[in-house]
Amino acid sequence: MTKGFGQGRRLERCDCDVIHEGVVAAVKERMPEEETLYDLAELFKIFGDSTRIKILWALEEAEMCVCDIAYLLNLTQSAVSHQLRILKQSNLVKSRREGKIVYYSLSDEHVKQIFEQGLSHINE
Amino acid sequence: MTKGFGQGRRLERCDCDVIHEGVVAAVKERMPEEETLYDLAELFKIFGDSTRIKILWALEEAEMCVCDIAYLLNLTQSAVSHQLRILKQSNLVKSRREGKIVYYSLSDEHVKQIFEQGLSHINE
DNA sequence: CAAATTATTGAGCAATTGTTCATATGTTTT
DNA sequence: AAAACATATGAACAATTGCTCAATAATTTG
Repeated sequence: MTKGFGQGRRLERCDCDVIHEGVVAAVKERMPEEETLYDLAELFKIFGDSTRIKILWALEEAEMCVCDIAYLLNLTQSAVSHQLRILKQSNLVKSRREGKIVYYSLSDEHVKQIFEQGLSHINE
Repeated sequence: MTKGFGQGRRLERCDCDVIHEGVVAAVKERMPEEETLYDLAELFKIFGDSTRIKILWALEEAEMCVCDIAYLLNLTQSAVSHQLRILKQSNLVKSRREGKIVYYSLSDEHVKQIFEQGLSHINE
């Protein structure tokens, strides 16, 4: 009952026999939409860079301008600006201008909780 | 009080004046260790790929063998195996062998919560 | 208006990454 | 022992990524 079912249902990509049809079918049923999982991966991709993590963590403490962040993290202002653009596009950060200076701050309260959960894993 | 302090404290990487010394100093005080943030980024890097997200999500539903996963997600067995190795190295997944077959399952209960938080952000 | 300051943007480059293909390993079956 | 099966692994390749450098934009100051 685990292998050799003769309906030609096998996909080309899977170069082995399906072992547990029932389990696979049940899991498939409960999987979220492809797009949802893709979006989730895209979000974590943003968190998957230590520069961006640092920026987000810093902005959790206080609103800062680009130059503050660059100084704090020992990065060029250009590098910070590039990363802030990415963070802004992901709605993780928002900005307001005051004269020459642009202040950035967090725009999402989930970030801290996600970080805490991540730390929980790291600390076993 | 915001600029022009004359102590030569500026780092070379930061190609502009520090604007808000007090804020930067306070934030610096409260920042976690460099290594902690690096590890956190490394963890999220793992989540930052839709194949791995799918595998983890699937394993949240049921223990499965490599071939099951490959079939479920329409991937080659090799691709799945490579990703499982990465997930195992990060202690996100564990395996047990039963004859020819290797069964994989989640080894961390934080994963689901991290995913839920991520989805909360996506759904604003 | 010109100079200075803060921030943004685009091109280019080295480094990293995910997949494929071929091969190897471990186990069971004949 | 040989064949078959499930999985693992290494090399190679295209694609992506994060930074630097140079140039540009936006604003204030002299």
